[in-house]
Formats: sequence, C-alpha cells, structure tokens
Amino acid sequence: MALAASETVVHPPASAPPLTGLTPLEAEAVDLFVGLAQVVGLPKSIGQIYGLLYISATPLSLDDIADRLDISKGSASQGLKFLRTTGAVRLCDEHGSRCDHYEAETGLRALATGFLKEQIEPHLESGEDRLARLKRLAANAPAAERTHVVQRVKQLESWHRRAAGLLPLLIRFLGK
Amino acid sequence: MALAASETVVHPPASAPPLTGLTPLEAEAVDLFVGLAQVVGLPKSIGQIYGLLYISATPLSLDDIADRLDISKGSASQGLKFLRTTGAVRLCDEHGSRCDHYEAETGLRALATGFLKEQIEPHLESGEDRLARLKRLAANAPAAERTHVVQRVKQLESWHRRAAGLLPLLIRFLGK
DNA sequence: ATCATTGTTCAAAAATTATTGAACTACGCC
DNA sequence: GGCGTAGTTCAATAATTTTTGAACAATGAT
Repeated sequence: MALAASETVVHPPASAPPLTGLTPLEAEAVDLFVGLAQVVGLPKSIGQIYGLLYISATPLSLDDIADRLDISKGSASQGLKFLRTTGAVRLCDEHGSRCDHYEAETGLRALATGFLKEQIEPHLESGEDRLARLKRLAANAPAAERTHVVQRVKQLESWHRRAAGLLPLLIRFLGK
Repeated sequence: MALAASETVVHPPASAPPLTGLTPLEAEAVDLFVGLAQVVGLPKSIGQIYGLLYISATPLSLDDIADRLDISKGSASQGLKFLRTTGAVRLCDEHGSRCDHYEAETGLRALATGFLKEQIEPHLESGEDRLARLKRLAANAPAAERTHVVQRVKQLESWHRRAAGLLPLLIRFLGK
C-alpha cells in the first residue's frame, strides 16, 4: 500500500498465451468446471485443473498448471493425482520435454465411469453390510414396531437394488 | 453440581422407546442416512433427521427429534426446513397435539425429484448462460486455437443436452 | 394480559475440509 | 559424487461449512 504518487499500472502484453494468469476464455472455462466440481462435491482446485486442461489446446505440465491457476504445487499434485486415478486426465507421451504433461480425457462415458466407480460404488458396497445389520436389528425389534421397521428395511433393500441397477444404465446412457 | 455422597446413577428403563438417545436399530438407520447424506453433499444433521423419521413408527415433533438426536433446536429447525422444501418430509395432521409432527416421505421417486429439482436443476439452468458466454469467447479466440476451443465448447453443449435429458429419465427409472 | 410452549433466525463458535509450503525422494545431467 | 529439476507427502494453516444457543416472533392457554 501507500503507492508513490506517480506510480502507474503496468498493463500485461495485449496478446499471446500468458505464462501466468488466464485468458478470459480460460477463466470462463475454469469457472464452469469449478461450479461442476462443487455440484459433485469435489474441491475447487480439482475443478480448476480439469477446466484448464479441458480448454487448453496443448498438454500442460504440473508447473504450468500451478502457475497459471496460481495454486500451490502441492494442490496441483494432489488434484492431478485424483484426476489421474479417476481417469479424467491422461499423461500424454511428451516427445521433447523432460517433465510430464497432461491432457483432459473428454469422453463423457469415461468421465462418468471413473467418477461413479470411485465415488459411488464404494458406498453401494458398504451399504450391503449396513443393510444386513439393519435387517437383523429390525427382526428383533419390539413386536409393536416390528412390522413397520421390517417393512422399511425391505424398502431400503429395494432402493439399494435400484441404485445398483442404475449405475450401468447411467453409463450406457452417457456412453460413447 | 455437588451431588450428595449417597447419590446413585439412575439407569434408564431397560425397554420401551427412550425419550432420549436412540435404540440400536434407530442408531443404525440414522448412520445409514448420514452416510447417504455425505454422498450427496448434505450436512450430517439432515441425514440424521431423515434417518430417524424414516425408521420411526410414529410421527415426531421438532423437539422429539432434537432431543433424541442430541442436536440443537436450531439445527433441527433448519434441517426440517430443508427436508420440507425438498419434499423429503411431510407435516402430518396431528389430531391431539399442539405442535407439528413430521413423517418421512418414502417414495423414491418423490425423494429423487425433490433432490434433483432443488440441487441439480438450478445448475443446469445457470449452465446455459455460461455456455453462451463461453461460445462467444471461443469464437473470438486467436486463430491458432480457435478450431480447438470451438470444438470443446460444442462438446460441452452436447454434455449439457445429455445431462438435461438425463433428469427426466432418471426420475422415470426411479418412479413409483 | 401474562405466561408457557413452539418454532425461527442469525451471529458466533466449532467442526470439517481444502490449501499451502517446506521437507523429502527420485531421477537425469555434468 | 554433486547439483538442478520434477514431483510427492504431510503437518500446519486457512477457508469453508455446519452447528449452536440466545434473542425473538407467534400462538394458545389460563
């Protein structure tokens, strides 16, 4: 603060992809994916990274990403790890450079599959144990409530079946 | 404080629905819905409340809920408000009592519809504006990248259409 | 009209989750 | 070997979200 009176704002070069900061187009794309990330419960940084890679015409390195988005290398590394294991991002065979470069996987089916496999399926599986335990407890409930709770647990089982059946259907619908 | 020396701990009655604390069955049901809430990005208290109402054989009042789950009235009020506006919970016409009682809506279709309408649809709508802005920016991009970014934005539009088409399909699949 | 009961709101506190940055490993090059 | 670049990990910090609880409005009973 307390700028010298004569100080002037330095304007960035008018054209050419900046090494730091985002073009308006990139910023808009990043924003869109940040919003999407929020919707599916993922951290903002992951949305930023994927968004930048999605719109970028060329593969980007970890450092490119951290610099352009102004996030730490740590965040970039963690975010890319997640995106890699989830299949949303690919390491592309870099001809010239010494470091790894990434590009976005843009097939909706691949993205959805990765996300569902990683984030939803585990819950469906652990749900089975839960349901089994619930079923046992319901069977032992006091007589007055037994029919009611048994019915509810049956309904939960039906939900579970339907959810499990939904996953492959979803993937098919989004497919190729 | 400062209890008399001879005071003894009062054990809760061995049976009958406790006015405070949860039965093992209730605890298990609550847990299950807490997990579900996490999955869809809702606060724990909302999962707790819905879980308790789901398994309960009788409608419960706000105070019942706060007491049994050991959460504040504030949380219970906010949670119930959300569940009401989302259609996951119903005020049921209480014959005798002076206060409102709630019961869980258990139709999967109604639940899914409420959730999708409330949590997903708004994003799909704002997405349209976003896409329009992106499209304009892409059209003005430097020639070298233009075809690439225009293609990407087209792909985003196709994602958007598919997502929008998915919603009614989903509801139908879960229906009745 | 006063008091008790029910429920809401919202600022402050607590809990949770994401991000940072420094320490560290691994690798290639000189 | 020693040095520089890439990348990962993780404890500490920051940001965000949730929960609390006290103040308040509304309604009904006496």
